[in-house]
Amino acid sequence: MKQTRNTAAKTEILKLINHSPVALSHAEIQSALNGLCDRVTIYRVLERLITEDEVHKVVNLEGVVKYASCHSCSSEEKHIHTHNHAHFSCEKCKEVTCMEDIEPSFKVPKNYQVHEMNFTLSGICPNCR
Amino acid sequence: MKQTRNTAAKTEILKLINHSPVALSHAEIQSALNGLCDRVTIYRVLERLITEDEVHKVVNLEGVVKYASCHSCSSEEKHIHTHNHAHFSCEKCKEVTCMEDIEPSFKVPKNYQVHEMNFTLSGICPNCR
DNA sequence: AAAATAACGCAACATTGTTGCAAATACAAA
DNA sequence: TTTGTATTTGCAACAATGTTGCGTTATTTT
Ligand SMILES: [Zn+2]
Ligand SMILES: [Zn+2]
Ligand SMILES: [Zn+2]
Ligand SMILES: [Zn+2]
Repeated sequence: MKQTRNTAAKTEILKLINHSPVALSHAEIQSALNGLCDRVTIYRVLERLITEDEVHKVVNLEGVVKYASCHSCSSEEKHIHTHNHAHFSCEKCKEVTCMEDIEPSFKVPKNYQVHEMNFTLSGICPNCR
Repeated sequence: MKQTRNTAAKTEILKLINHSPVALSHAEIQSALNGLCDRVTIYRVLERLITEDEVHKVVNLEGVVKYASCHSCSSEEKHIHTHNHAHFSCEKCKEVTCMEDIEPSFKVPKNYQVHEMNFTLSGICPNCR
C-alpha cells in the first residue's frame, strides 16, 4: 500500500470541498485556489482524495464532474461508506447538492450485479425560485 | 417553430441509435459512421434528435455522455415522454443500458422542484460475468 | 545527513465540445 | 422540372477538459 502525504495543495483542496455546501467542479476548485498549485496537481489530488474516501465524485446532468465531501459519514466509517445517496442538480445555477437522506428503493433483474448507484434529480433548487 | 429536414446523416445516426441495445457516445457513433459526415454534424444532429424527442441523453458514472432511443415509448407519446427511467452502467465494458422497467420511489424536501431524474446503477452487466 | 519515495510543475498531447461562415442540400412552391 | 429559400453541412479555428512523461522539489524514513 502506497504511503500518502499531506501537502499544502491537498489540505487546501480538501478544506474547500469540506466547507462547500455544494459539489465543486475542477474548474471551480482551480479558480478558488487562486494559483496555489498547477491544474494537473488538482486532478491528481482529487484522485487521491477519492481513493482515500475523503471525497466522492458526482456527475451532473450535463456530464460535468463535481466533487463533494460526505458530511454525514464520520471518519471512522469512511472506509465502508459507499456514497450511495441522491444528488440534486439545479438547472438554473448548475449547483449539485448532496441529499443524503434520500434513499430510493428499486429492484433490478438478478443477472445485473449492482455495486454503486448514482441518483441525480434535477430541477430548480430553493435558492433559484 | 423551425422546420426540420431529413438528411443522410440524421437518418443514419438515428438508425444506429435505434438498433443499438446500449447507449452510444459521440465517439462510438463517429467511428460507426465511418466518415459519412463531419464530427460537428454529429453533434448538431444529436442535438436535433433530442429536441425532437427521438433520442435521450444519459451520462455514465465517468461523466461520458451517451445517447439512447426509447424503445418502450410509441411515436404518439414521444412528446410527453420524460425519459425518467433507470440506466445501468457497466464498470467493465462501460456500456450503458436503459432499464425502462425500474422506477424508483423516493421523496424530496418540498422546497426542491424536481423536473427530471437520472438514476444510474453501476456494476457488472450480464455479459461481463 | 543521506537515501528513498511521494508529490509537484511544466510541457506536450489527446479528447470533447463550441462557434462563425460560406457552400451544399432538402423541400416546397411556382 | 425548375426555382427560391431556409436548413444543414464542412471546414477551420478555438475553448475546455483530461492525460502522460519526466526532471525537480519536498517529505519521510533510515
Ligand atoms: Zn439553483
Ligand atoms: Zn454526495
Ligand atoms: Zn459489461
Ligand atoms: Zn434510457
